[in-house]
Amino acid sequence: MHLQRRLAGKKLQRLQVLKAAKPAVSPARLKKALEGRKLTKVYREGKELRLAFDNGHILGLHMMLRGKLEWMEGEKPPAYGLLLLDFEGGQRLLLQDYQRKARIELDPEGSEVPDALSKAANTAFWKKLLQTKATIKNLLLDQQAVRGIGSAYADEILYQARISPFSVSNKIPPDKVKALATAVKKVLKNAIQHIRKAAPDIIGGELRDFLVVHNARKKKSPGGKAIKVRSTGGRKTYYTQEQQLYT
DNA sequence: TGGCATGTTGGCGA
DNA sequence: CTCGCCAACATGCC
Repeated sequence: MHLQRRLAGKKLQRLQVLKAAKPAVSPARLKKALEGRKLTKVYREGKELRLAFDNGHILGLHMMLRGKLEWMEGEKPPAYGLLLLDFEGGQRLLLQDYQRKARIELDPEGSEVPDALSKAANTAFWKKLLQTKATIKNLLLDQQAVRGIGSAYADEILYQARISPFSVSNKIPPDKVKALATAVKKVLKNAIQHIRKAAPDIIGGELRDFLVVHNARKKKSPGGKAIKVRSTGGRKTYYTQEQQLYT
């Protein structure tokens, strides 16, 4: 990861909680725990970005819907700046979010819920997880069930596995559950690979042009079928008739 | 122009 | 109890 390459081994010289932040942790506690410490590792946990420091403390950042990281330029932080981290070498990492919803945590609790790309999320795990009446897309989005999958990737995964997003989880046959388990890894790994190649320096913002069904501009799936859209739970679901509905 | 967007939470109703 | 749906957040993008 790019942040890891740029920042690992560097000392955090200054931490500023900015005006727009609604901190769950007091700025004083954050400063005390992290200022002057060396950043050892940057990694992802579910939908959180984690920065680990050499004294064992971990800074957890959740971007929510619109949070964004960028390299700070100029002197004055923007109106929606939440957190500014000054590293040795002059690199200034800025977290901003106009919705002010991005979360800043100190030493986030470990979770028993497996990340979608973890070893624990194997076919047996998915078979057990799908023993519920919840519709499959809602289940994929449930961070208490499995971590790291959002609306767009849920649509991509279900297309890849040829399962309708409106299928009842416990009606999906075993061979299809296996296909789902495979699709989860494939879609997420492909996305990481694609983004790495297309935008190796990206630290914020998003890249979605490669999504094959969850894309308002696309009319047809790779199989040439019309992409249908349905609003559900305040969000849009993109799917095609190539996906089998189990009810 | 305006519809739409990698998310979470809590409350309500079926 | 389980599940689905809704609003709130209020800017940037094509």
